[in-house]
Amino acid sequence: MAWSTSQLAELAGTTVKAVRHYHSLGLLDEPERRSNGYKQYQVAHLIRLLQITRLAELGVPLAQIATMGRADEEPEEALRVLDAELEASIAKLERIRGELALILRHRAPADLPSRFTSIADKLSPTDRSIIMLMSRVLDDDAMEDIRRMTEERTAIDDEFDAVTAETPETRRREIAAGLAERLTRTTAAHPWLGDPGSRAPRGSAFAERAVAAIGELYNRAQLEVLYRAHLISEGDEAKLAELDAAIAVSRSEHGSAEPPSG
Amino acid sequence: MAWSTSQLAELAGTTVKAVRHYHSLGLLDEPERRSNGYKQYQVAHLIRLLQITRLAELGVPLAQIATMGRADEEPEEALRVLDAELEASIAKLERIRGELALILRHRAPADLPSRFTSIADKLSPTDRSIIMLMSRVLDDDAMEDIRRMTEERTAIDDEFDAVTAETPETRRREIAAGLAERLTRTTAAHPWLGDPGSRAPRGSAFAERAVAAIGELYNRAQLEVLYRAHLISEGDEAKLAELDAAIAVSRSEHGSAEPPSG
DNA sequence: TTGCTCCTCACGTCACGTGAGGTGGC
DNA sequence: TTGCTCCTCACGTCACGTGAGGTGGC
Repeated sequence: MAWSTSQLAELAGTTVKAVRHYHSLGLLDEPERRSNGYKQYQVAHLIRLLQITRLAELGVPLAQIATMGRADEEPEEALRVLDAELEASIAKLERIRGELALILRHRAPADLPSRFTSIADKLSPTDRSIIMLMSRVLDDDAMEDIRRMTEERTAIDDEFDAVTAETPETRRREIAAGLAERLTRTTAAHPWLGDPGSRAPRGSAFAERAVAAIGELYNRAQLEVLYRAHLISEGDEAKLAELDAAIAVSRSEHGSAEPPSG
Repeated sequence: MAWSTSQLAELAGTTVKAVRHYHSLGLLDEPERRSNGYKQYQVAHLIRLLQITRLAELGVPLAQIATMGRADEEPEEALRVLDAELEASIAKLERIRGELALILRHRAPADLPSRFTSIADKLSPTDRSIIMLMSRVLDDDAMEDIRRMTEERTAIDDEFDAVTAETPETRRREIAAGLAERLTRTTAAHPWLGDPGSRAPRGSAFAERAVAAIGELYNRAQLEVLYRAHLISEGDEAKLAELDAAIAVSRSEHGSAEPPSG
């Protein structure tokens, strides 16, 4: 009328290793042994083991099963806490499933913030990087503005993406003009674009450094185009003249344009 | 235009230790260092870190994030597998919540199989132990039969629970008669009670040993009463006479009854 | 000088699982 | 003798967290 460790484990629907683990934690008493050292479990051990596995299945931590002691009365409060944790876990998993469903439906990259999943096919890799970065420093409303702006992506964006060191100066100026025109419109519609720090819950210093860091995602020619677009939009004729002069000098020296400083 | 480890971690919504962990796994390249050994992270590191944390949040194991490589295209299949796992996890957690709700509603002990939660207040500690044990060796239908039998608990059960070595012989016989009467009825209604091995999905040997082990949960006086009830129910006059003789001998020797052998 | 930040080990957490290496039972 | 079971360490898993002990920056 005694069971071996493996028989006990099978009866309780668990494993030999789990039983030994409960012994090592002091959750389950070790039984008498036969002369050869084999353990001999009695009914009381099985009942206790079933208590342990049941509570463990419900999600009670083993340490808590130990402190709950061997009293038959379970602290109701502990179960309520457990239930609240389960509720939170389920909510979290369901939120994740919702995001996965969106990603799968749009065949979108998984790393994009979910707000942008549905327009993932309109985004260049650089766009995606910028969005990932900005979503960490700007607030929700700002990101919603950015999403709407991104949706209006037009041919000029593709042209800008294609700009390299080989793009001729006249082409660069055309693209800069196109971008400047849109920049003027969007800045009017969303004034915070001129002061991104104002939309940064984590602090404006963080946001401004992050915005500045976007520069690293573009090549020198693209930065020149962006800078020119910025100056055109601001109507800064003096800086535009400086830029032209710098380009002229640089071209005569290396045959390529220097990036704007600052 | 570079971030420290803690700045990078804050930007990505994670911890310094997690960032270092990703370095140690080779998930995230280590950046250049300043002359004092401090790490200097660039935008590319932040973007990569954001990819890692996003995928990790979705539940992708870090090892898989590594093999998915740094390609922008996520293997759709992996995400479908993930979704199926999440679905299974949610189903499991909801099942557990259902059981917790029952336990809390009936203020029942958590270790009882959920089928018995609603009648927990009718069960003695020994009943609970027997139910926990039997639910591991008998099939679903058998346990449902047991539940119905348990619901019909009457005064005779309380009387039986109270039997000890001090219970006089005449009282024991009364209780045995009462139990025998019911035993006859329930065995007629549920013939498998005469052959529990037939309802044991895990094998009849397991079930029969478990049923036999129930004996350990009763005291000697109770075992005598149960044995007598069994003999009465079976109409085994010869064994009843043997039992009476054994009790007479035992009483003249120690003043208490021996338990039945076998 | 003080408090704060950064660095690198080394070990801990949680609930076991996976061998390694050896012995007993039939 | 062979295959199966049982035993006890010791270490591994997973995704980091927690110190310990030391240095740099202002």
